[in-house]
Amino acid sequence: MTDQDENTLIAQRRSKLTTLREAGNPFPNDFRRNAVAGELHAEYGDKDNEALEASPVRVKVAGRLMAKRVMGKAAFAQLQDMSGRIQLFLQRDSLPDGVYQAFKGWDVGDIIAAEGTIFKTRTGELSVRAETIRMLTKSLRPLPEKFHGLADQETRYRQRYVDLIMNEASRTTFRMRGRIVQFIREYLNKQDYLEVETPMMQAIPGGATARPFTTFHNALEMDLFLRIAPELYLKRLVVGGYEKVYEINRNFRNEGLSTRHNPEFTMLEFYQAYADYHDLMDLTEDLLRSMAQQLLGDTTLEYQGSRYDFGKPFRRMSVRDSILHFNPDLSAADIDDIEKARTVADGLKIPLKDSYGLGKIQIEIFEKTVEGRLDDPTFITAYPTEVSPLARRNDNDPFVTDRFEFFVGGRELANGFSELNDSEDQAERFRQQVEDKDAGDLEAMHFDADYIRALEHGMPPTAGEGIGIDRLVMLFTDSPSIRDVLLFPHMRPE
RNA sequence: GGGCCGUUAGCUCAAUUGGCAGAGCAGUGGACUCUUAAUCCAUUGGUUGAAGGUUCGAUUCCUUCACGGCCCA
Repeated sequence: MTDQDENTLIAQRRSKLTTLREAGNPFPNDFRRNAVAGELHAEYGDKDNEALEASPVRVKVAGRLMAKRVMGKAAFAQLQDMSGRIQLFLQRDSLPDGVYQAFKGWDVGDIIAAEGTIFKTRTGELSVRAETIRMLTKSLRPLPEKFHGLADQETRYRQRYVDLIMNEASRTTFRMRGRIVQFIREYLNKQDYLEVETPMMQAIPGGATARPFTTFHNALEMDLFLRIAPELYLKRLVVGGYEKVYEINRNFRNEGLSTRHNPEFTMLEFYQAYADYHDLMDLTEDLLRSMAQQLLGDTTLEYQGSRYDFGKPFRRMSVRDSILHFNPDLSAADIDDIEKARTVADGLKIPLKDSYGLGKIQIEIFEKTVEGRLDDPTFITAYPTEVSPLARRNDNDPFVTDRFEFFVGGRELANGFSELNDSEDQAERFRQQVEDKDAGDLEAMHFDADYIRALEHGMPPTAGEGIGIDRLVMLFTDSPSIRDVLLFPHMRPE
């Protein structure tokens, strides 16, 4: 912060602070409140003034001064705390000498405390008739204009504290984010899942195809990678005997920013032994349905003008079928043969590499022509083995895996599969990934020998899944950008 | 990375063909003992994102850059 954003408004407040300093410590921390606005409204909002005056209730409240309406010898003020707002009614002659005069010099934005009794004004607004008020923290910077609030997107992201002070919608979004995460924890804990934490700094970044951030450990003199996924560690825990585990934490991927991508994002990953991908689709469906019901009070939710129904069974369709469904001009023969599939991809102006096999080409066609059109909640299944190096092959068709991704509103929200627990197949898949990496694929996986060693001890048949928390929160809060659901989204320096 | 749009007072926004940079809120001073964006009177406040160019004169036109938004890859 430079001196350049100092201005006369700040200077005036600084000078007020100086005056406060001369009168004593202007940052006291000896006030203890015994009520918050939301509880007062909940408890006394229904009562009329006669009832309130008949048995006076004394309260101590504190918060940010958000509005000040002075009318001669009486004034109203709005106090905002974590639970909402409560009005204060101040009368010069009901306050200690000089206090009212001091109050008139306080600014919107100051943190103040008040003690008094609850009553209702003539217009019926629940208020505190203040008998004492105190300044707890002087605010030096003016808040945005009271009516329009803070509208500038950039400032809302860069100075989230101002956004949170000014915008109730923003406060609601992040409260909902907390409730969603809490709901997931309760849901999984109830089913005997164990919450665990696995390394965020990894010697071998694994569990996804993505470019990692690198860092350096001085004492060990070695490169480390911020994890792109916790997957391989969580499955080591399944080998170890924790048959139901989950982790909710940050992943880091060194790629571009968009309304759907932030370099660090939050992922739920969970693994369950003696289950397959069908079980997880069922679980996902139930989880989202009950989450919507409990947190939104409805199994239908609105996102950016469209309605999505989580109440009815989610559609399930294979990658191959979905391509044919959304491309009626294509026949099975067009996408089952690599040369023909290449021709189709060329026609769609999809850039292909020579190394791409049929599975990769199919996925490119899928992403280009299908993904964005999967509006209603849909599970897409049977992903090609070529693009699913950690997933179990389908027993009847080894070209594909027992894997699904979940889409709603054209966006991928989850990815799950029956886990590959054949260590020899896994080793072979890693070798293929290393070949791709050597051929220049920056996102291809490393060979993780310790993970193979773990599998060689035997991992029970298992299914696992990842759910993108940020995108889920976007959906549940009708937020158009991932930045709206990240308290401090990544921004270029000012 | 490409295209389009934006950046003006602390905030929200105006500014005619290129001709004195404005309003509301906030602030400051005053009036006012039930307000709700309180009201009324008066009033302060600007490196128009940055640098350069064209011009007698640039918020306005041109170039480059920075940051952001939306769309595309």
